[in-house]
Amino acid sequence: MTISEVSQKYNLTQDTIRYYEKIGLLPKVPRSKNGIRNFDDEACRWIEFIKCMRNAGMEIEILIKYVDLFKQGENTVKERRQLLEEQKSKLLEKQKSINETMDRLNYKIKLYD
Amino acid sequence: MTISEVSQKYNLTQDTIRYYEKIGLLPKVPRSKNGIRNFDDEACRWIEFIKCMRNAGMEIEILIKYVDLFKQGENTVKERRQLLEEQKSKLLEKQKSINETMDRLNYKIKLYD
DNA sequence: TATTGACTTAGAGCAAACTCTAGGTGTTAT
DNA sequence: ATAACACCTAGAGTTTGCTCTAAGTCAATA
Repeated sequence: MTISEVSQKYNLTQDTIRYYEKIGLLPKVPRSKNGIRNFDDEACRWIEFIKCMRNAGMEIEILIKYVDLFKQGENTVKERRQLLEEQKSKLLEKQKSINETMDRLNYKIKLYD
Repeated sequence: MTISEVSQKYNLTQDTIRYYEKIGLLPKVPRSKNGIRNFDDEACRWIEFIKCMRNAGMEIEILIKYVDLFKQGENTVKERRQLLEEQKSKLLEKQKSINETMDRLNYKIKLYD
């Protein structure tokens, strides 16, 4: 797949995708001989994963670290698992914040009726 | 209450509190004769409200608009209500995103076991 | 009385995450 | 063959939301 196809499929700009690769968030997108990116299934799965994590507000720096550990191979499995656990508890915190805000919003909206 | 007390109570820096007032996020903090802020109950409730909304990721610009409508008085009640409804649906979206990411994280963590 | 400390302001600086610009290459359509 | 188009890069610019700096006022304390 070309970058424009991937861009449409995942609703990310081409600039964003190139940026993600440049900073090491996206590992090894294969290229055709003339240097043009040719996204295979693995590259697409990475994009989907990153998009999902970013949608939940996970920091790019953390994701870069995860990708980095992944690149280092099997001996980083434990570290990767821990990273994900940490992010999970951050997400739980975020959920809590949002729930509080939800309650408050619902209360306020009720008052306006 | 002085700004340092409010800062401690709500765990916001003094700079942030002053910034919020400067940009119109925080309405009318009363001042003593020499110009020093003297937070009353209403100012504190605003701070708490803003902090709660910001914790959930609500944009400052939106909150400024809300405060602005509030300042304009009772004839903006309908508009304020609508603004809150809009933010509520944004929060619902965010909850959905986070839930998706949660599922994915849990799945991945399970794989690492 | 002098200095310490809490407050004030305007405005500059900073970090994160893009987003845009300029200039270049390579393939395809007329 | 020349123009159009999709791609490429490096690097500058933008937005959001603070955070810091410099310079000043005022009250209290050594």
